[in-house]
Amino acid sequence: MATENHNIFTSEIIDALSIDCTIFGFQESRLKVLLVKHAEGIIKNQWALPGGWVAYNEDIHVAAYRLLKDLTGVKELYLEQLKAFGEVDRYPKKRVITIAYYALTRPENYQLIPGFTASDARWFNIEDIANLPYDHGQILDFSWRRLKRKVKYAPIGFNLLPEKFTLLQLQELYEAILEIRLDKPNFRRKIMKMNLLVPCDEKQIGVSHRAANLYHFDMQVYDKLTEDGFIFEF
Amino acid sequence: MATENHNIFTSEIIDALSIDCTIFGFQESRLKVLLVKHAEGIIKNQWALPGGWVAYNEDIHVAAYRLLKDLTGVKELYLEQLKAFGEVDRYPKKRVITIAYYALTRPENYQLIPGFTASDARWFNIEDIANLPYDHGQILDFSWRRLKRKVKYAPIGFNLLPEKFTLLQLQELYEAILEIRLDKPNFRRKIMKMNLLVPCDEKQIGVSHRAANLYHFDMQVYDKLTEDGFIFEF
DNA sequence: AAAACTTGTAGTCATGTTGACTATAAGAAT
DNA sequence: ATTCTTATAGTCAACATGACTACAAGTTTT
Repeated sequence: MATENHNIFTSEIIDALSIDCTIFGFQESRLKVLLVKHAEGIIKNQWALPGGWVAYNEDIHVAAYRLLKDLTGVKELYLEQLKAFGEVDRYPKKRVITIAYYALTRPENYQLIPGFTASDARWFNIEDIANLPYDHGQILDFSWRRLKRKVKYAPIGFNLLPEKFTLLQLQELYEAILEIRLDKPNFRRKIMKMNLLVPCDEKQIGVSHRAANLYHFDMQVYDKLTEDGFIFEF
Repeated sequence: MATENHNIFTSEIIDALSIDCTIFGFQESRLKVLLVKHAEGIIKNQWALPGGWVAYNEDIHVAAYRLLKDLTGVKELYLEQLKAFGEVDRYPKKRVITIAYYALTRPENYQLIPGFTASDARWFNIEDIANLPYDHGQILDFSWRRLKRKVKYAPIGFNLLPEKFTLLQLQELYEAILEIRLDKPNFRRKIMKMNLLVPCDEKQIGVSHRAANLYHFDMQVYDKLTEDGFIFEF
């Protein structure tokens, strides 16, 4: 088996297995993805999905959390496994199968702290991302497709919004994820019928037009919908 | 790293990585799953999901095909990866992460040929399956949940039917997968509106009642629906 | 041969959902 | 005061849905 120097848990990792993660965020009505600049290794100074090696005695889901925290400083997020990517030549020099995750978080809640083997961490507009190393482009595509599908039958998109938000923000979130345009009155009608949103007794502040009502989730309905699934077709 | 004897590609496999597969079939209006009886190893003589080790120079998808063919004799099927299961203690004695696949096939098209490390291979009614070893019960649950979700937005369920089939067979397939009952006329109306089915100029034979029309897929529409996705809500 | 039985297939109807659109409200900026 | 922007309410025709009824085309029973 080919070997190579890597400085994380050198003696303890599962040599042929890594984790890579697509972290989605939503800011200024755009869908964003968090990339890290590698500080060392084969792709030093290139932007790539955050990832790393799984320790021998570590649950893979735990490993994904650990890597994200160490590389980017992001701690609280919705994290879900996508699938394993295992083409023979996906990684140079040796055989490495990677388990891909995707995560949803709120960029404004965190200060990015590049750490470990990352010299920088930044949010990119998803449409601007090109030329990722290895098969990270493929992983990103797969992640986005999964997100597009998932927001239609689970209320997970809400993990990307601040706690209190307007209906337009919610609509723009769907528009950004699905790359479509929606009719405002119809969107309102549809989303309100689900009883998922509860109006706060608060309005937007600091906007130069009529202030919109702020809403938050009814967590009971949220949990129920998450469990039962629902269909949100446009 | 803990070691152990296994007699498949002993020197060439990725030690910590295996593949397990849930193969679905549909027979006598019931949803079935193919299990194999292990001929050796830790769970000798127990029924379990077919699976095995990935070779060092083998694409994981190719490995899944190979294992299914070797263990069960089943060659042509729809095969899709689910995800990796990687709890630390899921496998005794050493750390093994498994990549789970699920497959759809037509039981009547194949003779089961247990081979390799399997002494027997048989179709089981999915509701009758209990006490699978390792975390195979969890993998089976996950597979079924994925199948339930997937048949609602892709025409994949059709991989389980014979080439020519009646509308009732199709309806019973949905009923078996989703564990629901459907109204016959309404089901017809809905499925026919999709233009997915083309009537063969043939009727059922050998039935003791009015013979139903046989249908097959319009492969063009089938491919288009597979690509675009659709919603089949009941 | 007629009646009873089983499954297939067509159609009805009230209700609900959808998409496209109009209208008005509530502010801020000019 | 007028204009601009976004919020929010409501209308309407077209379509989809779920619950049924009715009838057709065969087999089996009597």
